[in-house]
Amino acid sequence: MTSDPEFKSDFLRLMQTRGYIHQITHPADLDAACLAGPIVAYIGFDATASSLHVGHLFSIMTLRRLQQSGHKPIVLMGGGTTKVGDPTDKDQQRPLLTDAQIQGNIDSIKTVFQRFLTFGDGPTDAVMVNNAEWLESFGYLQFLRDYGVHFTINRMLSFDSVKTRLDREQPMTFLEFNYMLMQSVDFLELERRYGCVLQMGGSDQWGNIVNGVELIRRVDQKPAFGLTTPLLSTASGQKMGKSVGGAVWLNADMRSPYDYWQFWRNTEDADVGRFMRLFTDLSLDEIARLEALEGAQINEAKKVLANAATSLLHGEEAAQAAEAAAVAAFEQGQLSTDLPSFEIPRGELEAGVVLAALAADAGLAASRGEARRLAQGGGLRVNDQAETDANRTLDASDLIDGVVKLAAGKKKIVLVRPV
RNA sequence: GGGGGAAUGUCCCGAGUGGCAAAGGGGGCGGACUGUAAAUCCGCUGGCGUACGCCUUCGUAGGUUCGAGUCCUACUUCCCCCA
Repeated sequence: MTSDPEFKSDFLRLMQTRGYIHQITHPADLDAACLAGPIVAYIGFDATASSLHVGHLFSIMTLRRLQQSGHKPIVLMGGGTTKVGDPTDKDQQRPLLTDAQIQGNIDSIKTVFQRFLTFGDGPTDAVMVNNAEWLESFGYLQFLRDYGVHFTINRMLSFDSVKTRLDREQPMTFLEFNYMLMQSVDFLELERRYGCVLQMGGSDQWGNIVNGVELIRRVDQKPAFGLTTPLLSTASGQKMGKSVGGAVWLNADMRSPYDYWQFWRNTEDADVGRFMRLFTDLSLDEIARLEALEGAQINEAKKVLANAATSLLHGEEAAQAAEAAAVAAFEQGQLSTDLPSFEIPRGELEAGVVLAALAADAGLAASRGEARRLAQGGGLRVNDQAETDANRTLDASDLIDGVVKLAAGKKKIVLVRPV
């Protein structure tokens, strides 16, 4: 929408050249504000799961770019709003989470941000805030009188998040209908507490963000801006975030650095350059050189991408270990101790384990039945030998160098280790 | 307030004469081909069991029937028409 190429501020220039911008509410004014000095901007994250996934990485990187250009990022954890549930992009009401679940999720999510942002008390240091701080203390009447007056139902009904739900003939509760009010109040609250002037988010958040911008301009007569990032999908049109092995979680205990590295390594050719611009700090010159590679050579670029992206999240050491494991497994056909492993009591293995059960337990299949089907289709391998009979039992005689190598397909590999 | 329609495999869309674990897509997973890519082709896609099999599924709750996604009743939500 905004393709204004004449940005003068470092921040918007950086955002534009690396492909982060979809829409901006008042581009020229925002540009001027960024030029005038450090601004404060925020993105909200809901605490519906115990880890963020690759889809959120887009937003996290946006905050990183903000800080890199000398501005102050706020990470807003939706401790309060999660209790309501964002109806955007959902055709059904989400199950309501308990306080304890929400707090647990927040604690777990927190750790990831520290890898991408520098937190502290300095003028451009990042801060993390929980909107439960203010949302929980509102009385119903007070909330309605202070903020309800500034929203018309007519307007609210016209927003996509509401419209799609109605179009799909799905119920939308009053609770969810209030979500956009709460998000607007968040922005206002951050403006008052931290002088925050910009809210960013995915393009699906446009409606919610615009509401907040208007609320601030109306109530406090202060400038406020919104910026959205494009919807992230792969070049072949698929929604990004899922891959071999399910959702790409950012927390290491839910998705190993090895798997994370693999996720980036498996990027489609056409996406390599774009992803490097978005998800790594590689220089634009370097990226231009790498994405120009053709044919099989582009695999080198994919490795650079995987290393850079994994380094950001899990550290350089983990990235190198993942690469080494991958090179050993794929290019040399060797085992590496860095491959994901699954531990099994030694006695159990010596007594004999049914392959289907082991494959399911080790996470290669969702159930024994699935493991059987996988085997029948020729996708299950034991020590690199395709095994069509998932009912056979494995025992100590299957150990090679102390482990059994199980693989589902070419990319999901687990070393079964007796302990 | 009255009348008519709709809800299906817990990822999505969507067929379904009373015998159905339920057509067909999409998506996902696996195989072949390749470069750990894309495109294409093939297979699989509720759980448990080695297996004849057992269990759980068609908005919710009851009922009729040897047997119900399919018929009846009530309820929930949505759409359309009349007031």
